[in-house]
Order: sequence, then structure tokens, then C-alpha cells
Amino acid sequence: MVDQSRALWFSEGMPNDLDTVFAALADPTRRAILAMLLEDDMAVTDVAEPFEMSLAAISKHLVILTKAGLISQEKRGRVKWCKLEPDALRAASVWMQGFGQFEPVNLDAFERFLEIELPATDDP
Amino acid sequence: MVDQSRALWFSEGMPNDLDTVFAALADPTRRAILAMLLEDDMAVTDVAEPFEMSLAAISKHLVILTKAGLISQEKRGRVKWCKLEPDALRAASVWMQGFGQFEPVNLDAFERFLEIELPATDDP
DNA sequence: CGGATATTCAACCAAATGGTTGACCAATCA
DNA sequence: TGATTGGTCAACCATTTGGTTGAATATCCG
Repeated sequence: MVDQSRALWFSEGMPNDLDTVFAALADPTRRAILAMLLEDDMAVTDVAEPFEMSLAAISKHLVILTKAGLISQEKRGRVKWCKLEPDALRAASVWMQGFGQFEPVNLDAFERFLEIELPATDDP
Repeated sequence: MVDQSRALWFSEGMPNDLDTVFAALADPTRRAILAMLLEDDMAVTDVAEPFEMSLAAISKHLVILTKAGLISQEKRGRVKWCKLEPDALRAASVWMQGFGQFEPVNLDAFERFLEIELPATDDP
């Protein structure tokens, strides 16, 4: 027999912020933005530059990332700077590890993952 | 200056299966189902029982979880058994850890997390 | 001041999402 | 056989999502 309370605590009540975080991560454009911000803080226009969609669309994506707590935005002068806030991933990461019980993953693994997924952009 | 290739490898090309996994995790009902399956394999009807939605709705959620690879379904007789497939979380977990660079998370942390999030279901 | 730059707002649109209901199919049981 | 149980399918609906365009709002620069 299964503990049904598990179903309730997770599906009821206030909008779990895991909803927001996972939903934010479900879009490849937003994950790409996060990957870019991993290297440096960026202005909105610069974030938008490599993408083929409008600035307004990117602006919306940034709002979603901000609401999820995954980035913060600070306006200095007329430019708005975007900063990665990796702590927002902690709860989600903990949640996932609870299932996977993976061995601790290190940065090397992440780099390998990037290499595998990366199409040949070094020789354009 | 920022490496824009990072934006492209992530947003272009075939539908990244991180899309599917994160989208699957973004719904609280589906996370609840996964949590239930953490304890035991279950038949579809039993999965549906604690929820207030129709069986058909749950059936759809299970399809989504299956497509994401997060569960597998095997039909024995007239009942279809659902089994957690935690390996599907690995890629997503690696992706997230690349950002957070969290200290290794252990099961204790997960248990604490469950306790915190759990409303008082012990005294109904 | 006036023009350019940075960003958001508002209205709109197509497609995807999450749910419903009722019919349907398969397997079991009496 | 016939009724019941387990589960999906199909059609439908409301809402959300991800994008567009064009106008609006600041801010900086000469």
C-alpha cells in the first residue's frame, strides 16, 4: 500500500515554486540565456543579440526567469543588467537528486555534457 | 564579450529532451505521481486514486511522464503498471548542477525538504 | 533641445496545455 | 455468456504560452 499523503502535499496548496522553476527551465531559449549568463552578467540587448527572435520576446523570457528567481535584473542608467542567481536551482536540484540518488556531479561532468551537446560551432 | 555559440547549441536543432523532462516536472500533479512511484510500482487506477481529477486526465499525465522517460509502463493482464525510471533525471540533474555547483546533496537533505513542504497530513 | 538607444507595454495571434465527458476496447469473473 | 473492471480514445473547452508588431517610456549624448 502506498502513502497517498505524498500526492496531496505536492499537488495542493499555494503554487509551488518548483512549478515556476521547472517551467522556466523547460524552454530551450531560457536555458540558453542561463548558459550565457553563466559566463558574465549581461544587458538585455546583449542577451537578445544571438537569438533570432524579437527583443520583446527575449524581454518576456527574462521576466519569466526573474519570477522563477533564476536571474535578477538591476537597472543602471538606461540599461538593465541580468545576473544569474543559481541558488534558485537548489530546491529543484535537491528534489531531483532525491529521485536519482546520483553520485555527486562535478563540473567536469557538466563540461563533458556541454561538449557532447555542442554542434561544431568552432569551425563556422 | 560573451560566447554566443552557447546560445545557439541550446536553442537550435532537434527538440532537446531536456525540454521534455523539465516540462514534465513543471506540473505538480506529475511530480506527485513521481513521488508516489518512488515508494512502489503502481497500477494506473491506484495512481489516480488520491487525485481529484478524472482517470483520463491522470492517464494523460502518465503518457507525458512516459514520453519524458521518467516512468515506464508495462501492461500485465488488464492492469498497466507504472515504474519510476530515475535515470531520465540524470541529464537534467547534471545540467542544473553545472549552474549551482552545489555541494553534493544527500538523501538527508531530501528528507528534510519533504518534511518542510509536507502540510500536516498526520492529523487530518 | 532633439535624436538615438534601451527596454517595456499592449494588443493580437497560433499553438500547446490541462482538464472534462462519453464512447470504446480488453481482460476478468461469476 | 454477460456484467464488471482497467484503461484509452476522441471531441471538446478554457487558459496559458511563446511569439509578433507598433507605440510608449526612459535615459543618454551632442
